[in-house]
Amino acid sequence: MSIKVKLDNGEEAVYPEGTTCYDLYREKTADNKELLAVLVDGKECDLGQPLPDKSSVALVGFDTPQGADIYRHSASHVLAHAVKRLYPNVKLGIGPAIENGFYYDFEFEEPISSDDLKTIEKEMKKIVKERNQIRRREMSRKEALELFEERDEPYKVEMIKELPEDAVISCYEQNDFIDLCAGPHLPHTGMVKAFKLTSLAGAYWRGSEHNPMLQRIYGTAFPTKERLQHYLDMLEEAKKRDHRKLGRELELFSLHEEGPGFPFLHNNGNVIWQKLTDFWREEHRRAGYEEIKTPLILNRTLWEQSGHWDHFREDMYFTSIDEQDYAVKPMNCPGAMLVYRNKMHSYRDLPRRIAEMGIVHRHELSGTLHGLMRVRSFTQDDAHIFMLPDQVESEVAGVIEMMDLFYSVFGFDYRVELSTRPEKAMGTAEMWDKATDILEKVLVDKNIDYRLNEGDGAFYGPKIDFHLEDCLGRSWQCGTIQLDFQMPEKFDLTYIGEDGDKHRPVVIHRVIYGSMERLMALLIEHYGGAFPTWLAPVQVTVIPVTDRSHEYAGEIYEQLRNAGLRVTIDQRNEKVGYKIREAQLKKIPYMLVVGDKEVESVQVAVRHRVEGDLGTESLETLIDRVKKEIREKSI
RNA sequence: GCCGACGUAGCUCAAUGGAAGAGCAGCUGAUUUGUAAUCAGCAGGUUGGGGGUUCGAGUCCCUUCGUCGGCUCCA
Repeated sequence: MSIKVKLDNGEEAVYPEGTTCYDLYREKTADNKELLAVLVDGKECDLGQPLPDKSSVALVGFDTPQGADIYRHSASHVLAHAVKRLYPNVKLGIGPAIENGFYYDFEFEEPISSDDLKTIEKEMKKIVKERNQIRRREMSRKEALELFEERDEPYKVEMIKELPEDAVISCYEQNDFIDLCAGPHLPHTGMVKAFKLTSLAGAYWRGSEHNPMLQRIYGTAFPTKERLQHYLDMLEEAKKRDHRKLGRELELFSLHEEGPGFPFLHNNGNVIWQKLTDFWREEHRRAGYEEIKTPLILNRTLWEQSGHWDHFREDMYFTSIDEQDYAVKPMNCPGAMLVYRNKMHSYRDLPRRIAEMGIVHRHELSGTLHGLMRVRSFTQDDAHIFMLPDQVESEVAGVIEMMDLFYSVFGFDYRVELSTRPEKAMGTAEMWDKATDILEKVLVDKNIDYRLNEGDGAFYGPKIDFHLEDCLGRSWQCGTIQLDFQMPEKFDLTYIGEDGDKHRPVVIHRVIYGSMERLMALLIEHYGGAFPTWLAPVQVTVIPVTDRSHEYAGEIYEQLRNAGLRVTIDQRNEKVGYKIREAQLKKIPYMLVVGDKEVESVQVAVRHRVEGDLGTESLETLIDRVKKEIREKSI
């Protein structure tokens, strides 16, 4: 008798009856060293079990979608195993695979420090050497509870109790270690070839600050030492793009103890800022926006009316003027509401798109501050669109298109999220559902992939968020479109409809850059400090070879300035190589070397920061080239 | 805010509890230089702040501020 199985490459294979998963696995690993696991009908098979007839079998390598996760998940078990051996009384939390690695949460009797990671790594290596078979065990809820109660694992017990009624409860066992886990896993611990524990951090149990804080050990694992090293090298390389480092080196901005979370923008950074806002104004004008500016400090009554007093107070700064309470604005919306309400509106006036580069202050928790990415004072490229209910879809769609236009110019990849009603929310469930449905419909109609973020909306409405990644792959929210049926009520906003009656407009709040500060940080990291010419603080630098050519170099410099370019001249008493090195480090796009030859031929020798020596050409040609690059915003 | 770590010259980093140093940057001078670092000299510090232990503290302890990595939160 024989059985038929279908392999994931479409092949059908015939095996003698009684062939086990492990037999199949061994046969396949003979010609595929990186093979990690065998899945039968989408589930990991118990290795000793015979293959069922007519099953479909998937061979999982490290580079398949599940592969890395299985591999790193097993690595996290090896970590937990090692920790349990070294600290028998440690309580286990959870230990999943994550992008590029894994972590495991523990409650230690005495907190460990990062020095202890080395000892733990050593113990992990032992466990790998032991090649412990990893076995799956399914059990009843009662058995599982008894097992983990006996082993004194309160967090595991809590998890089991909260598993759904019909859940299959499985554990994975390797030697003297056992963990509650859905799996799947590698066949044995010896397969975890190359790993490294990378950091130690605190993490609240189940992510809630009301729960105890556990210690989380982060690590990463790869199938070979080379790939691990390659990854670690990449991380090192990525750190060179860190905007905090480049911001200092390129004199873009600075941060000071005197104002934690309140960044200082220097001239170079400010040039970039100005160019970003110029571009922004031009596109908003084109898209039919008006632009306003509202005060930083406004009376308490306004914040009570807007709901911020009740919903956002802990994040706000306060002051008092003439014995009255005032607040520094944490958002621009109430100001925009007052502007709208300042006159009567006809339905013919709508949509009214009111933009504002608004500076807001928020008292963020000290531990969350992060360079320019997360600050306490930032400028939002805000806009509020006041519209008729039936204009919502097209306006949201218009904003999404604008979002894509801006991000494309910078060459950003982005991820979209839809966030729904939070716990602390204003308004009825019906209103929320209606608003959420509209946003969802636009995303679906535009065929945009998005992730649902339950309960993550603003207190006044659901939102679509746009996320960008920093140099280390951490994701930051930039653009957001927030639908709001609340503010119009709170501020009693109206328009006169076709029927001559007063009606309620709908409002969307939206930002595209998000905050200028965060955008700057992301751009710095995205370009590694080498800004495209249209944004570069200095676009061209003139490098005279000797002081014989200073006069000619000075003329070149003046002509470039007159052409509207941002240009410097390096007349220091240094060698050409030295000046070029410095210009390269400053990441100036164009270097013009002028010596006796150029004076003679009335030309410039052009060097590009990436392409190197481009040879000589006339200044006019060079200016045309640079201007074209600026006009086209070439990356 | 919470957990862990770290704060020494503008920057990157040294210094068993026993005389605060180096490289780069800066300044001065020499050198007139051709596509990523010319040479020499000079100057640069209440070792984040405050308190304590000690004959003696950059080093050990407490406290405070800031920064970093996370958690939570969020543009």
